[in-house]
Order: sequence, then structure tokens, then C-alpha cells
Amino acid sequence: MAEKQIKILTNALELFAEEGFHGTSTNKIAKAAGVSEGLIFRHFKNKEGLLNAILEQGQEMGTAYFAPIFEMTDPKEILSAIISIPFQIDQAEHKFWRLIYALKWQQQKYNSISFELMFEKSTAAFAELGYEDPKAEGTILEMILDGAATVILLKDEQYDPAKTLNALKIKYNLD
Amino acid sequence: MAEKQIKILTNALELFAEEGFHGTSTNKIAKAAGVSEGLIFRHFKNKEGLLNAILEQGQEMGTAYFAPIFEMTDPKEILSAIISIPFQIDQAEHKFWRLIYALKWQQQKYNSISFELMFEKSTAAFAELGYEDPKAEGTILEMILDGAATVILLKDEQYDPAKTLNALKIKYNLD
DNA sequence: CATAATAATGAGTGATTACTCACTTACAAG
DNA sequence: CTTGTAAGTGAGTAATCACTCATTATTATG
Repeated sequence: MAEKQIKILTNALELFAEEGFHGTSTNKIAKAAGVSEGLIFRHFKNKEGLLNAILEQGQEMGTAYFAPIFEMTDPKEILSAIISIPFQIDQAEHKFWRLIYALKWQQQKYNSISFELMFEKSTAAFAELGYEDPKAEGTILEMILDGAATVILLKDEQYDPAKTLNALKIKYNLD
Repeated sequence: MAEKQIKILTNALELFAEEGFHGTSTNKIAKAAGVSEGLIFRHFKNKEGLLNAILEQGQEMGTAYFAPIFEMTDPKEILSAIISIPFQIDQAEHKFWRLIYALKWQQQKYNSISFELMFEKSTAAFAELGYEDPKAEGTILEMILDGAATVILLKDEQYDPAKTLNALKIKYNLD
């Protein structure tokens, strides 16, 4: 991939994540990337193509998170791994996840990245551990993870991630 | 308030919630409301003024949710009431809350509606009930509520609200 | 009915939008 | 050196954007 192509992707990700897809003009992206506006359309066909390229690039990252969990068999290990996911988001991935979470409020089309298989896995783990209503537990876990990601992505400074994760693990007897 | 003014507010809320602030043109709002485009600017000065009017109108609704909780003194009653909040969102309020939650990903400016006092209240309640790390518990509760609202607002059909709320109350010994 | 104030219109504004295209540059292979 | 291919430019385009304004319709009050 050409150097300037990467610059476009990087700057577009940052701007889309911070100011939204519709709130970011291709002109602004080109200027931020130090590139002619025409180049965006040469490489990505149109603005939506640029967004899709960003999403595809990030998809690999997403599966890297999930893949090891599907190999696991011990229910406690599974739940512990799932709960830890949002607390592992680091600086490099921050912008991408923020884009993902912002997008799902706007276009159902981008509600794609599938956490669903993971929640089926968690429901099975809850069942194996003898929880009374494993499906409801799965839903609650989904809520917690979604909420945790939101707090982490939007107000990083105002809480103590280690303590929070620890309290969560205690709540599920995973410590 | 004039009839057409209400039509503008209603339709703008719906469009902003579904397609985002920047994704919705004033022309589209005017057509949806069956009104001339100029009228929007006569009543609300500019597009941002229209958004603010929608937010102000909804703010009262928000305080209606929270006000009774601040009167409560029994910690279990407090936590039970806080946990129930997102499960009480009905059809009429759905669009408004969806707008609120979508907005906070786009403009930090609109991260305003203050849940903070409520989480201080919950932290105090956890402390009174003898929880080991009340602050971490407060953060977790914040995450759960945020995640619950997200699930309720975005994928209403795919879960059983009564069962989920019940499982949550059991988790906190509030049933 | 007269008058004033407000509600509402719709054509028009410059700026910005996503996108095109003719053109130039860089570079690798024969 | 030539030639083909991909990378990159930047001026240009029609459409759309938020917003204005002169004008007309409606309503309330004395």
C-alpha cells in the first residue's frame, strides 16, 4: 500500500471518529493527510468506500481479540477473557473502536461486527456454571461490556480501570 | 407554541435520532414537517438552535426520571430505582433518548445531561450496604445502565426486558 | 373594521459538498 | 531509451448546504 494511501486512511479514521462521517468533508481529510482531494477518490472510489476500507482494516484487529476466546473450554476462563476485552483497548486501537461505536448509532448497516457468537459462548459458559437464567446473564454481560467500552472510550480519565475490572471479576467469582 | 413549530421539533427529533445531526438537512426537516424551510430559521434561528430546543424540551423528561430518586433514603430502594431507569423508556421517549446517546459520540458539548449526581447517590448507597469498593461498584452500575440503554435503544426485539431486569435485581440482592 | 404583530412562505444567496477528468509525475520491465 | 502502468494533482462541476429576506397570510386586540 502506498504511503499516501495510509496517510489518508489514518487521518480519515481520526476525523470520522471525532467528528462523525457526515461531519467530516473529503476536503478536510485531504488537507489533514497532506494529499490532493482527487487521490481519495482514485484509491477508494467514493467517501463510503473510504469508510469501508477503514472498517475492513480494523476487522482483523477485532477478530484478533475474539479468536482465542473461541478456542477456550473452561467456562470461568471464557468469562474472564470476555469481561477483560474492553479493558484491553490501547491507544492505537482507541480511535477505531470509537468510530465503530459511534457508527452503530447512525447506520444499522454498520452494526455488523458480530459480537453475537461471543455472547452465545458466554451464555453457554453461564449455563455450565449453573446460573439460573443463563440467557439473561448473557444479556447483562453484553450490557456491561457495551457500557464498559463506552466509559473507556468517552471518559477515560474519570475512573480506575484496574479496580473496576477487579470488582467485575469478583462479582462473577472469576478472581 | 404554534402547531407548525411542534411539527418541526417532532420531525427534526426523529431525523436527528435516526440519521444524525450532520446527516439531516434543514430542507429534509422542512419537507418532513410539511413546512417551508425558512420557518425553521424564523423559530429557532439556526440548525443548532433547533437541536438545542429539542434538547431543552427533553431535559424536563430527564429530570422527571431522576428527581424522585434524590428524595429516597433507603439504599436498596435507591439502587432498585436507578437500575430500573433504562427499562422504563417507552415509545414516546425512545427517539429522544436515542438522540441523546447518539450525540455524545459526536460532540462532547452534548455530553451534558448529568447522570453524575445519580452515580454519587449510588456510590453512597453501595457504601451504606457494606460493599467493599463502593466507587468501583458505582462505575460498574454506570456501565450497566449505559449498556442497558444501548441494548434497549438499538436492539429492542432481541431480548426479554422483564427477565433481564429481574436477573439484575437478583444480582444486587434487590428482589 | 382597522391596525399591529406575529406566522409563514419561497425564491434566492454564497459557501461547501462529493466527485470527475484531463493532465503530469514516478517508476519498473523489456 | 522506450513504453506501459500506477500514483498523484488541481482546476472544475453540478448539487446541496445552511441561511436570508422581501413579501404575504393569519391572528389577536381595540
